[in-house]
Amino acid sequence: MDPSFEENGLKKGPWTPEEDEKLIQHIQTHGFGSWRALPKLAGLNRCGKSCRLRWTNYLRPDIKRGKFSQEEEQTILHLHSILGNKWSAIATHLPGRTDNEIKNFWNTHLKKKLIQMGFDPMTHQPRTDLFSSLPHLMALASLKDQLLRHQYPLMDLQLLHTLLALQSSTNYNNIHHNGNDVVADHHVEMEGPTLLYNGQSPRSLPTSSS
DNA sequence: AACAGAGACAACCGCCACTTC
DNA sequence: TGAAGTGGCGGTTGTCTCTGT
Repeated sequence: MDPSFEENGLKKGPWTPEEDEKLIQHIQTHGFGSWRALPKLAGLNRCGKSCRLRWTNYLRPDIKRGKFSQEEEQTILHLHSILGNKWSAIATHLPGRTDNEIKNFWNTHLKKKLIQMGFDPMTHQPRTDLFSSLPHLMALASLKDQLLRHQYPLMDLQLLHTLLALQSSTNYNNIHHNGNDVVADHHVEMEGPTLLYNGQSPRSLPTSSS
């Protein structure tokens, strides 16, 4: 049994250019009717749901394709902090972008970025669990410790700048060794998402457009 | 050159809300 | 009033491409 066909004989999986052309032609000629009835009328061996999804997420003429701009990224972050995973609601504020596209962009880029910066991607608040940041903190503490012990008398200013930027991008503003322990004091002044939304790009982390 | 793993994104699935009868 | 049909939404999976070994 070909896995690209359902038990009822309808095709599933990636669309071919020929199928796309049939769908576009049908909609341009007849407009929208019942999605359920459309496949038969258009000569497509697909279910109506599959046709609707293909049109709304890919074939619609007003869809904007390509990378998300910095402005779009900021808009998504802002709206997500207010609306949560309401992708269709977020999409209404981004002309030409589909909810599916925004959802994918969030899951593959923005969520990871927030986590890397020490923010909880669901609440947009700084993460308070030390263990989630521990590897990052260990590395920072080790680097800072070595610098403070003057192992680099001709300290590279660029390196120092990077260290400070890294430290300030975490939730902890004072990372140091205390005997064998790593101590990280929480940065209590950092308020929620303002770091992200005040128009400044995150320090020390590359943006998606770079 | 071949393979494995990771990343990106298109597509599917299941559920829910709304409409119609 | 409730059952059936339909469309829309969000979560998840599948597939393709890229990159490193």
